[in-house]
Amino acid sequence: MRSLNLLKKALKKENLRYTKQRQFIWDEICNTDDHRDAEEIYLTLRKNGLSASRATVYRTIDVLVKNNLVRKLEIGDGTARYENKIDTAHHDHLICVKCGKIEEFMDDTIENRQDQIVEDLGFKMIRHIHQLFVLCDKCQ
Amino acid sequence: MRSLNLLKKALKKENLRYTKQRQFIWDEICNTDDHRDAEEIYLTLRKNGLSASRATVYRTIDVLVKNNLVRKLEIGDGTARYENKIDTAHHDHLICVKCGKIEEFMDDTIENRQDQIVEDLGFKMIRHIHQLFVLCDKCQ
DNA sequence: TATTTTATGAGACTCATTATCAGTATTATT
DNA sequence: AATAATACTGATAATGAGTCTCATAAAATA
Repeated sequence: MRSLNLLKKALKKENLRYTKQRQFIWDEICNTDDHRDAEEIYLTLRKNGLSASRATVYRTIDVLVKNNLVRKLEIGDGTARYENKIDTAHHDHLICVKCGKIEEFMDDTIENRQDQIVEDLGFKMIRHIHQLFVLCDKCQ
Repeated sequence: MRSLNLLKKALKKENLRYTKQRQFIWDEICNTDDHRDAEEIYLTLRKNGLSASRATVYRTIDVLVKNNLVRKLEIGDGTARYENKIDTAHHDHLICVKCGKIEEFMDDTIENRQDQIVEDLGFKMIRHIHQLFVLCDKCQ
């Protein structure tokens, strides 16, 4: 199973132990393509009888984010969302300011221009955030 | 003085009173082109003997942001920064992940593509965030 | 000036996230 | 396998940016 190997590899790389809590959390994040916050992930685990403490959820997510298995998404409402990055190409986000729905977009022209801007300044790109806050079709 | 009129106009529009605290805060934000957080603005006022409480700083900034006099910038470190929007054209930000320096960029091609993406989906753009996290020239 | 309305400031409060630390599980060593 | 060493977990305390409350102060209105 792909995701299991990825988790074990990341833990090994970080000199961390493989535990069932960490597996539960990773599985739960892989289970959907949603953009959920730590509390939602914590409550879902709990509901399914696979509990891990809130602290462990946060700690594990940190490791997953650091190792590129999970993407952290901050849309400015004070709560971070997380989505798994397995088999998903890079993308940015459209967020409906009314219903909160989050969609994804990706545009090569934008990506290229971004890279060019950074290069022209003699900087080195580390990562980027690009969020379009919109009224979606259903909310207009 | 341009900024004074703008403040009074915004307050009038919002049915709010013109007070010296609000003037102090607005002046302080106009004084620099920095990207400062509320605490820095509060402490600077205090140091200059023009005190306004933290609560008033936050409340006033909200009004200024709502009325397009100030731009709120969230770079994901849990603290919002503010910059005045007077006489400054729209721009997005480059943030050095090492030294924290914030620079500005603007690219018409990117702006146009963004608009197109939103339009193609039948959405309506409200605002956007575009941040390039980099290692700046001095930090490499 | 008297009255009504709104703003201010001090500090309590919120809430997501992080830190602490005793107890437990895992891994390494004998 | 037993033991020692180390890392992990969970409960809860702490943190910190931002918001709320409410008594007092300032501004608008009569």
